[in-house]
Amino acid sequence: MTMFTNGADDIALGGGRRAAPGKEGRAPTIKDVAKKAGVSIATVSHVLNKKRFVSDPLTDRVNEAVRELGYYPNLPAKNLRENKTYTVGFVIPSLANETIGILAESIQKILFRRHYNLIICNTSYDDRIEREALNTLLAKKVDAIIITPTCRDGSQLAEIQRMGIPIILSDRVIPGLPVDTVRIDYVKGTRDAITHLIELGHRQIGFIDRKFDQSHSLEKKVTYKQVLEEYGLAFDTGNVVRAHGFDYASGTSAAKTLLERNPRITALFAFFDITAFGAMRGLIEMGYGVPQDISVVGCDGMPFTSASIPRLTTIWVDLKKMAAMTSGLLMERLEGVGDSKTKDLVISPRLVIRDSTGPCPG
Amino acid sequence: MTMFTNGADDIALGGGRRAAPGKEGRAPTIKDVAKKAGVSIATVSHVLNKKRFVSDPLTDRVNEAVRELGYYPNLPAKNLRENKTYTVGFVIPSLANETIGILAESIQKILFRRHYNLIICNTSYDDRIEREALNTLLAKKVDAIIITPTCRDGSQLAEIQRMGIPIILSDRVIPGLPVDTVRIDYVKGTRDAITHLIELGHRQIGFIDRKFDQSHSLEKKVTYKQVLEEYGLAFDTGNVVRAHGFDYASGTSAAKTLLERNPRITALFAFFDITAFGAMRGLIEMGYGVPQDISVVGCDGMPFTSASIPRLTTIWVDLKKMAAMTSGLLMERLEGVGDSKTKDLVISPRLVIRDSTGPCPG
DNA sequence: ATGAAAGCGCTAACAG
DNA sequence: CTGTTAGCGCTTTCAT
Repeated sequence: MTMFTNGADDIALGGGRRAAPGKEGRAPTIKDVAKKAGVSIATVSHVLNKKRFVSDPLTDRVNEAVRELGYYPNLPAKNLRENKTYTVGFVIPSLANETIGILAESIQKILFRRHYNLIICNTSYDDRIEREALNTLLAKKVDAIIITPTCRDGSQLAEIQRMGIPIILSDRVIPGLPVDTVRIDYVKGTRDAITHLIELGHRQIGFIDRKFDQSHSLEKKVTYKQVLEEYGLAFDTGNVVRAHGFDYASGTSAAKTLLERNPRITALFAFFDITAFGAMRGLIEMGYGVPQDISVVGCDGMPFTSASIPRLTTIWVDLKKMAAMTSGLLMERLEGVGDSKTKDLVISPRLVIRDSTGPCPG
Repeated sequence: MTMFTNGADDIALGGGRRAAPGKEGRAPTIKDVAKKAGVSIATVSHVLNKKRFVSDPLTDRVNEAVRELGYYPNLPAKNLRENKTYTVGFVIPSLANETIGILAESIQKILFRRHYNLIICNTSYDDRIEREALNTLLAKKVDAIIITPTCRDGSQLAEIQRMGIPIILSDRVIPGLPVDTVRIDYVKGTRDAITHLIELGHRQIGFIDRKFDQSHSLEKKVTYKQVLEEYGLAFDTGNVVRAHGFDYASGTSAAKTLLERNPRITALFAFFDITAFGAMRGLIEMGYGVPQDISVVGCDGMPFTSASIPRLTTIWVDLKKMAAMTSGLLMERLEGVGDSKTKDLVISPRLVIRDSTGPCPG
């Protein structure tokens, strides 16, 4: 464990001091320090990294020179030499939502303490951009990658993995791809939610599906159907509609479509909190009351679900915990501790019942 | 303009191919390519970067070798040599909110097209962490920094600027610090909002202030007071309260405090949409109707303001435009075009009147 | 206990 | 037109 890795806490700029007086502008290098202290660059390196013993007098002279010059190491150079960048790539569809923001922030904060930085890439749900982002990260020599992939074919990810770069799939599973995963148990979540609605007396339950299938949305849809059937209720494809996006408006129009198609619907399940909020708005605009006429359940547990009017019943996920698990697994891979078997970490979400669900009317 | 800078579009991994057969695991280097193609490394470099003419036969052999080895350049090495990292630091208090998420995403996407990457650091509104983050970014040799600072004293930022690293202040101003800024005209925004409330007949207008002062919140408070006085209304410090945080709950308790203190209040202005949402919830819980009894105005224009119930009247900011301006200014600084005078770019927000504000009752 | 020197992978003079 | 070579700033043998 070197001290002077990418250590945020180890670096201190000479407050207010200017760079080496000799060469204006240029940041001081280890060479400048060596010259000023009258020692070799090897010695400077060793006092900074504490990798071998250096006598007190020399140590003092080096530290003095470092202070006077306001020297701090050039990490890219160091990293080139050590073949490690202390940088990890974080690839996601979009940062424009509280949930992913919280996850990203939490992971960043944990990794920062371990001297790692995060390069974030948004793919906008676009395979091509995702591919480019991964190529760039590879070329930047990131030490690892965390990804919520959009692609359904895992060949590029497998390739990266084969190159020896740790990859963690976040909130997504790619069938047949043996790669570390941190995911949410949506089967449990959806089961709890649909059961909750059925026990409230609802029989016609609408399902707002994702624009296009992916592991997690498929899990939700299959479970929805299964729970329905377990209760002897018919699965009606007319009660399922795909939102055409990931924003509020898509939820609004999806809800309207669903209720125009089948006005007997008394409850709605949305794959995403944002979609659920949009759906509530659609219902209100149609003159329905939530939850008096129609109940709504979302998924994710965005902070706003506890402040909205009405507060949203949702499948809540502990994002801080998810971030901790992801970072923990990542550190294991990065430091090479722990066994090397592919890990599949799953988080159990919790149905939080609030004001948007109520008994079936009539 | 080199082609093979950090060019996402220029890099292609040899789909499915493994690394150099000779040295298992190790990624192929320019040397491997040179050997395989039977040319010098300079030639390889030149066909990749198109910096000098290379004959067709050699070009073909190089490209062939690149394909066969699945070679792509080691950017850190390249960057060390060129003294440029194609990386910019993005320092913010928190990523856990739709607004900043949208801004971050938009900036990232624009910069990515120009082959730059973003390292994001969250400071949690903590001066010390912010300082550490900046030191790390400096050591990582980022080409520039975009920051929404928490610190009120600009000495470290001034120091960085003096080192020749472009800095852009986002949504904040530090008095006396001559540094590029992209900010929002909160004076206009607040003026529009308070005027709107007064013209609706409101006379007792509560103001939910930020936990601690900063350029933008000060602007809002001062303008609030000023508009009040312009209309001959008394500024009452009892109608101002500081939220104790940046989440929904802080808004809720702030609203309750305000109304317990002065039940004659019929309108509320919150410095932040999130706070406004929290406040609405507080009012509902106290039995008030929004906007029948009390009107609420927020600030930021989070997407959710157009989907919430009731939809929130807010001071809306065009974040995409803000991202474009920020990235544009950044690119100017990075490429050294445009004049070098310190720029102060300001965005004019727009009051969007929706359902959370209405005429003063009674 | 310390220094000299060889690279990490790449670009850019400098030579032909 | 192409190759040789000297670094970028740093760590780490290998000597002494």
